[in-house]
Amino acid sequence: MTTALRADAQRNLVRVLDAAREVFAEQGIDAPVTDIAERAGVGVGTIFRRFPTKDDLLVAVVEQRTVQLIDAADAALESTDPGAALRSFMETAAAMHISDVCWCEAGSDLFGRDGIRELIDVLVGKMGELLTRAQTAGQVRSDVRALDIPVLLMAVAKSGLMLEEAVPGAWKRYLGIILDGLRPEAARPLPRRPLSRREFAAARDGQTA
Amino acid sequence: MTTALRADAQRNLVRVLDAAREVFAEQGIDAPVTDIAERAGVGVGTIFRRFPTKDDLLVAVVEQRTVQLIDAADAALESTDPGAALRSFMETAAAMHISDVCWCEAGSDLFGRDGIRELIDVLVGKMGELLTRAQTAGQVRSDVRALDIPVLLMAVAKSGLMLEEAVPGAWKRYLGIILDGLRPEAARPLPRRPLSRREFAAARDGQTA
DNA sequence: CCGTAACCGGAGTCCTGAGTCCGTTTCGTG
DNA sequence: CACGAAACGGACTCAGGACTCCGGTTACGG
Repeated sequence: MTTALRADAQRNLVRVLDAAREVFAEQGIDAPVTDIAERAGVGVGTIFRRFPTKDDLLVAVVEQRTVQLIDAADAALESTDPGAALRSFMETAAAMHISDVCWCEAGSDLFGRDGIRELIDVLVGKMGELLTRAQTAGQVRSDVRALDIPVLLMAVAKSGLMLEEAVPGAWKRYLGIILDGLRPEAARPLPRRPLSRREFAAARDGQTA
Repeated sequence: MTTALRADAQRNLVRVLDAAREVFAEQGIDAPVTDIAERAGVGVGTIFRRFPTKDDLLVAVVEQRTVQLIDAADAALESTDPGAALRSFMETAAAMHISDVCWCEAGSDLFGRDGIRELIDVLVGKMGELLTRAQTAGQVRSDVRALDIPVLLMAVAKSGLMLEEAVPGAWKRYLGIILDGLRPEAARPLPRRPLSRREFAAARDGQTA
């Protein structure tokens, strides 16, 4: 069992991943594998040899994107202004969401996968840190929780995507409204208790409880 | 050219529409037509005779749902408390969105269709009336516009749907945050000018400008 | 009660897209 | 350079789902 890939195989692997990232980002999860093969300048056989299933390819791509989001959170954690840090992270993250149709279409089938599940948890942890700091600085209402952040980002992204082609950047307006909804002085208590860790995990993994 | 349907045909038409509404609401736009035929207790031929295309069936179903939303808006317009009217309409409308996967998956391919486009305009008009009243009463910030309401509802619905199976009703929490974002005293001006009528129409109809 | 036109059901067709297979080509080592 | 192993490509197979077609059935006017 050799672990080193032949030079051409290595080259093609990179090409395939790049092409998959682009095509899935543009066309979404239902993009046909042949499109990816074509963009990579490769036969479909080459793709399926490395990724036995289209789904495996999707997992690889989504993993990459999750890591990018984690990096963005880390970058925001460098900031010394906690309120601005959270806001700028959410803007960056939303932009990343919007530029990746596939990410916005992903559900428990992907987010619950073995390699990804753990990355999501790391990401949510960083979001929680950003949030807590902003709350401690009195910049954000205290009744929101870390688990609310990914949901709100998805809300901006999924609705923003409907407009994006016709009105690029429109999502920033709606992120603005949501950020205003996170201000410290709440008009009235939120109508539902926060998501528990268990509930979030169930949604992420596609279970019913 | 007879306009009156035979009795059994009429009966089946109703069954088909009911089944389609249910199946599309549960499974979304990609539900196979055979599922609808089965639920209606009818052969697929019977469906395609009345609706030459699955798409035609979808249009009929989405039209119905749009009318229901218009009715909900009308009901809210009866209220004497403008702020509560807008809030309760948004809650009702969001619940209707959430209970209909197909509606949440619909895009310009459906919303831009001839019969539906006009209904959407009527609906947005009513939303505008609810909003204006709430703004006049000083209950809602003045820089939001009628066209923002459907977008925000879609934001709640699309993100809420991700959670709905595992955590029913979670969407209410996020609607709450958004409603707080609509309070009169804005923290900072919204980062993007409102959607123009032209921009909204382009997004609704799937054009690029 | 009969005749016929409208209607019904679902097996069959066609198409799209995932995943396989194998003859051909390329890499890299002796 | 030669040769075996690894990798390649894309025609092929297979499954699922939209839509068709026609032999059988049902409604309803006379």
